[in-house]
Amino acid sequence: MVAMQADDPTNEINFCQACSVRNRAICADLDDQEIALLNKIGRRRRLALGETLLWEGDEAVFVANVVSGVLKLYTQTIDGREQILGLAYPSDFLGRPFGEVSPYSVEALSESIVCVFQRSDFERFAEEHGRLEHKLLERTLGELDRTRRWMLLLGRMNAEERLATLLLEIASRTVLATCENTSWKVPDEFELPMSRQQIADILGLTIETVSRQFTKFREEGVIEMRGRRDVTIRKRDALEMLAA
Amino acid sequence: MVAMQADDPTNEINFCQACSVRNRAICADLDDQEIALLNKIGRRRRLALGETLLWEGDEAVFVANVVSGVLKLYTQTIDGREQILGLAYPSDFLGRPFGEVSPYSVEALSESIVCVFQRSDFERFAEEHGRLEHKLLERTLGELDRTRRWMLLLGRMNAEERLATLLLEIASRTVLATCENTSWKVPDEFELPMSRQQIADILGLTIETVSRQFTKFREEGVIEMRGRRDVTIRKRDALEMLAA
DNA sequence: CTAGCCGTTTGATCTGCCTCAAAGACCTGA
DNA sequence: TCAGGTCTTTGAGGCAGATCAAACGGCTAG
Repeated sequence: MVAMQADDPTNEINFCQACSVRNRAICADLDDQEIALLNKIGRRRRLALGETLLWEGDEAVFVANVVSGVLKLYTQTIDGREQILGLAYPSDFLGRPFGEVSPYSVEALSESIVCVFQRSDFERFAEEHGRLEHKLLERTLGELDRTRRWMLLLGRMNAEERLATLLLEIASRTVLATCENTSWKVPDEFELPMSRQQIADILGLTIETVSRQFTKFREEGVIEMRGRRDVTIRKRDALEMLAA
Repeated sequence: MVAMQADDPTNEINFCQACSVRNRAICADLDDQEIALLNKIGRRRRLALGETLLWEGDEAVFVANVVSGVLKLYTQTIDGREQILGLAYPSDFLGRPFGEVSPYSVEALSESIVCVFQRSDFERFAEEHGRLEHKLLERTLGELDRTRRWMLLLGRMNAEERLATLLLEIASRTVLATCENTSWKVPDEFELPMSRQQIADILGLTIETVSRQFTKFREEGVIEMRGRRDVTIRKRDALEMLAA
C-alpha cells in the first residue's frame, strides 16, 4: 500500500524513522533520541483480516498504534449480541494504558500493521516523557468526543439517519487515514472497510435494515454503488441533512 | 451537606485545602505548594438546580471539577431530541481542555458546587505539572471506558435491560460520591437524582416506556419505591442478570 | 463451466417501543 | 385546605425495525 512497506515491515530495524504515521500518531512530538528509545521497546506486527489483537476481559498486556489497515473495537452481551464501539484507522491508538483488563476486543477488518508495546514498557516511557503522555491525552479526549457523538446516534436517531452519519464519517476518516498532508478534501468515493453485518453492529441495527437503507439511498440517487463495498456519494447535502 | 461547606463555600480563601473531593479529584496527587497555585487560578461556583454551566457549541472557556451535586452532560439533534451523554458526580471533571468548543452542554440536576478554571489557565498549569495531566489522562481513559459500555446499552439492549443497568450504575455511583473512605459497600437504597424524562434521555427511551418498566419492576418485587425518587433494590440478582 | 458457499437483498409478518390521549399523584402557594 | 401546575402513570393504537424465510449474486474450487 505504501512504498516503505514493500518489504516485510515487521523486520525493519529502525521502523519508527520511516513510519508512515510518524507525524500523526502520539509519537509525533518526540525527538529523534526519544524515537530511538521508543523503537527499542516496540515491535511491528502484521494482522490478517479477521485476526484478533485484544480480547475483552483479558489482562491488558499491550497497547498499540495502528500503522495501516482498519480495525474494529467491540464488545458483546452474554448472549452474543455484538456492538462495535469504534473503528481504528492508521495513527489511532489501541489498548488500555493504566488499566488492568482490556475493556473491549480488537479485530482487524482488513490486513493491518500495528506497532505494539508491552503495556508496562509503554507506561514507564509515557511517565518519563510528558510530551507522549500529552499527545495520548489529546487523542483520548478526541476519542471521547467522537464516542459521545455516537451515543446520540444510538440513542436518538432512526435507521436512515444512522446510515447517513456512518457514510459521512467513513468518507472523512478514509481521507485522513490515506493522505499525509493537509491539502485534501473529503472524497465522495470510498470503499467500505466492513461487511453489512458489521455495519449493523456499528449502528445498532440488523443486517436486513441496513441493506434496505442502502437500497433506499441507491433508489433515491443519494449514493451509487459498484459492487458491495464501493460507494460514491452523489447527494452529499441529503446525507448531511439527515446526519445533522 | 458536608460540614466544611456550611458557610458560603464560594467565598473560602483557600478552599482547596479543605475541599471534600481533594483526595479523589484530579488534584489528588499535587503537593501543598501546587495546590496553593491551583487555588489561585480556580474559583468556586454554586449552581442552582437546572442551571447550565456549559453550552454545546460555545467556545470552551472553562473547565471544572465537581465538588458536590450531580450534573448531566447532554447533546441534542437539530429538532430537539435530547441524549444524555453522562452524569458527573463529585470529583468528576467537566469541560474540554485542549479543544476549541464544548462538545456538549452541562446542566445541574441538583444544587451543585463546582470548582471552575479558565481553560487557558488550566492548560498552562497542566503542562507544567505532569502529575495533574497524568491524573486527567487516567480519568479520561476511565470515562471513555464507561461511555463505551453505555454504547452497548444504547445499541443492543431492550428497555428492561437498560433500566436495570441504570439502577445498578446509580447505586454504585451514589456511594462513591458520598463516602470518602473505602470501607463501604454498594447500597440498595438510594435517591434518583433525575426525573423520569431525564432517565428516558439517558436510556434512549421515551418517558412512558421508562414509567412502565418501573411499574413492572415494582410489581415483580425487584425494586420498592417510596415516592417518585426513593428506590430500594430488593432483588439485586435479578437486576444484575438483566444488566449483564 | 458448474456446484456450492457465503454474504446480501427482498418479502412477509410480528412485536417492542413510540405516539397520542387522558387520568392520577405530588407539590407549592395562597 | 384547596387550586392549579407539573410530573408520572396508565391505556389504546400505530409503526419502525426485528424476525423469519427465501431468493439472489458473486466468488472459488473442482
